[in-house]
Amino acid sequence: MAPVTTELTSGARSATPTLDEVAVLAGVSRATVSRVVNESPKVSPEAREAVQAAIAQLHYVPNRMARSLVTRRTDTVALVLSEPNTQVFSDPFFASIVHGVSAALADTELTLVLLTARDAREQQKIARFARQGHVDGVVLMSLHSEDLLPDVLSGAGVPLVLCGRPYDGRSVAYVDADNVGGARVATEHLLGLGRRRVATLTGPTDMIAGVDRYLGWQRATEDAGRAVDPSLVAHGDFTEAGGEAAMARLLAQAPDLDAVFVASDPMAVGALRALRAAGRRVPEDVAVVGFDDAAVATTCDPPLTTVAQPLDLMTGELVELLRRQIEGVAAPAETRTCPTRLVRRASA
Amino acid sequence: MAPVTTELTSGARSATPTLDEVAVLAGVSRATVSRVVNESPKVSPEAREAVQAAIAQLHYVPNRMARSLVTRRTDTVALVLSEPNTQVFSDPFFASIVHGVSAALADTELTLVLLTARDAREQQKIARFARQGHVDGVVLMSLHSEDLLPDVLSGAGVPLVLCGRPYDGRSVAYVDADNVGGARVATEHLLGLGRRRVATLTGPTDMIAGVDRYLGWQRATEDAGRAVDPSLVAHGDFTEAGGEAAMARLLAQAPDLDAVFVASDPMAVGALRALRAAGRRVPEDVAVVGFDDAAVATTCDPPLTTVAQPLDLMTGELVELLRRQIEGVAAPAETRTCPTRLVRRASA
DNA sequence: ATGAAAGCGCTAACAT
DNA sequence: ATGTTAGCGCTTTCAT
Repeated sequence: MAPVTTELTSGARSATPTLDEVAVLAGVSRATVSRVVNESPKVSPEAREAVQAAIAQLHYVPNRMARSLVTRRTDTVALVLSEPNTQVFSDPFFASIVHGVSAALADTELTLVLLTARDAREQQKIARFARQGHVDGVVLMSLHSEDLLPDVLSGAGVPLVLCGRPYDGRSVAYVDADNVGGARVATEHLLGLGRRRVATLTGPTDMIAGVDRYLGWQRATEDAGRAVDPSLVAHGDFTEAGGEAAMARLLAQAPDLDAVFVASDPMAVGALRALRAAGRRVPEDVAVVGFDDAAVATTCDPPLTTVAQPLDLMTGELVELLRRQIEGVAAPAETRTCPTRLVRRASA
Repeated sequence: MAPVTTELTSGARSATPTLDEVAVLAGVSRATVSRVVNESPKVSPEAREAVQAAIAQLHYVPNRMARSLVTRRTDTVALVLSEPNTQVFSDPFFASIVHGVSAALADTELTLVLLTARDAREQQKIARFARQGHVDGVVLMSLHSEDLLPDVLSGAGVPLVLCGRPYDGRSVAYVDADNVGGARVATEHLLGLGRRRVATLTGPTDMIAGVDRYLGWQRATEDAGRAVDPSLVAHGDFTEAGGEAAMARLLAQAPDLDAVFVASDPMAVGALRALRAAGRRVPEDVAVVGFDDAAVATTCDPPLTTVAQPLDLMTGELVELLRRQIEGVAAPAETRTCPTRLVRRASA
């Protein structure tokens, strides 16, 4: 409202100077100013200097809307978190991803914006936001299977990379940790320790990470010639409290278990507590391996043996794939599955 | 790259249809389509219907860059977190603010984007982003005193509201909890319990919330005619571990303390641990009141008496003040100090 | 109620 | 190396 009418007579400055004003002050044409701003080499030193002086004097800042309108780029990418649960925000894994993506983007001309979609309405808003050309691309953390955003976005032709393999087998670019492999290695490690009854404490079945980690345990178990005993499995929700409860159930189901692969480290911390409450020693009676989502491995007692995810690698790949898509040089639906590794600590 | 050349002959559709294409299909002028899109009442029902059909058929989505270029609005506001410490992201207080602001914006046409500035470079990037007109306004959480972003942004004329009172007395719109008042009430409560030696465990001195909460304790102490004994004060860093350590120091300094006001609830949880370790009973030996930043009051033992902040009110005011500034109808540097209240639980 | 026309500030051929 | 010109897709007077 209240438009500030500024007379552009000689010497007068508008609040938001334009290319033309810079051009006039520098005594060159708009095109030359544009070239200077965009660091074109085809500008004489004198012209460049005059323009830069004028820019400084006028506090000129290019209008990105105008630029985007013609270049078709915004130099902005979005990291969208599609998750109804509010407190995911304080999830350290999420925080790490944000940090990593943000760091990977720091040296580039790209700006990262964070968008959250807690319900269908916010998802629509974000879809519009992206489709209307506000961002060049999207990194999507969509954790649950029923999410529509991946479809909407990829359907609208918005460059898109998922963080985490999509639940269904849809054709879309994604980066994920090798959850199956990690769970398998963890289980094999436990078996290699000579443990006879290796249980698992899994994550929610509507999250692909939970499913994959269960799958890894299952395969390792089968490959070792052991039966996949349902009483060796209990479901948690990736939280510490959930892990504690699930561990208690597991002990009730299979009192003779002597090892457990826990599909996330907050759950493992809870499991440790339940084990202690039940009078089991770790690792003497029960060996424990967790999956490092929240980096709490060293803060618990005993320190947790975990499967580590290469977060830097993952966020780097995320950005890499997205940039390729934005440039238009990506193969369709490129994917990366990043290797995990076992970090041994006192618990196993 | 690889521009998709689409022939716009009859029946052909471009990937991203424009107003004109809709107009042609609907048999009206661009202006009419624009009116329909912007819900102008001055359109005949027939025209409106024809246009809507064409929009649906073409999957038309307005180009916001083009629109912004003329309207000077983006319908986007940023919540920027200016904080070098990465893990602030997993701070529940921050998460609550994000959630509240986002909720307050959900019923509006405004979209919220989250920006983080960990160092001077990222701050510059954000300043550019805002100045170039990517957002209509900014809510800034700038926690430390040496931050330059408030100056840069307000200096550039970007509508700005701070979450948290600025450290210096600069003239800028802000919303804050009544930290001084809350700390005072907490301390008075402790004194009212008949406690003789009411200590405080403060936050960092470069955060205004820390300073204010100390001030509240100090004033309540003075008003009660007690001396402000330095041995009754220890500095923490708002974290649980910091609180535990500081509480231990406090007990060493003033073994006779019988109450403590802790300037943040994660610190209070740590303090509880230190007290237990020292063999003090809560609240029999030492009464404890915390300040609710992270909503952990009920998860500790005993449940924490806390000063509660009205988060919904605060985030609502934040959005309200920002909108007013964007509309241009705000008084300069409006501020809101939101009332806090004491919530009694078993610890005091 | 509708259309024609004039930009918003910028980039990108195309001239020179 | 520099200027001229023609838009990018949209909103918004101003006529009609």
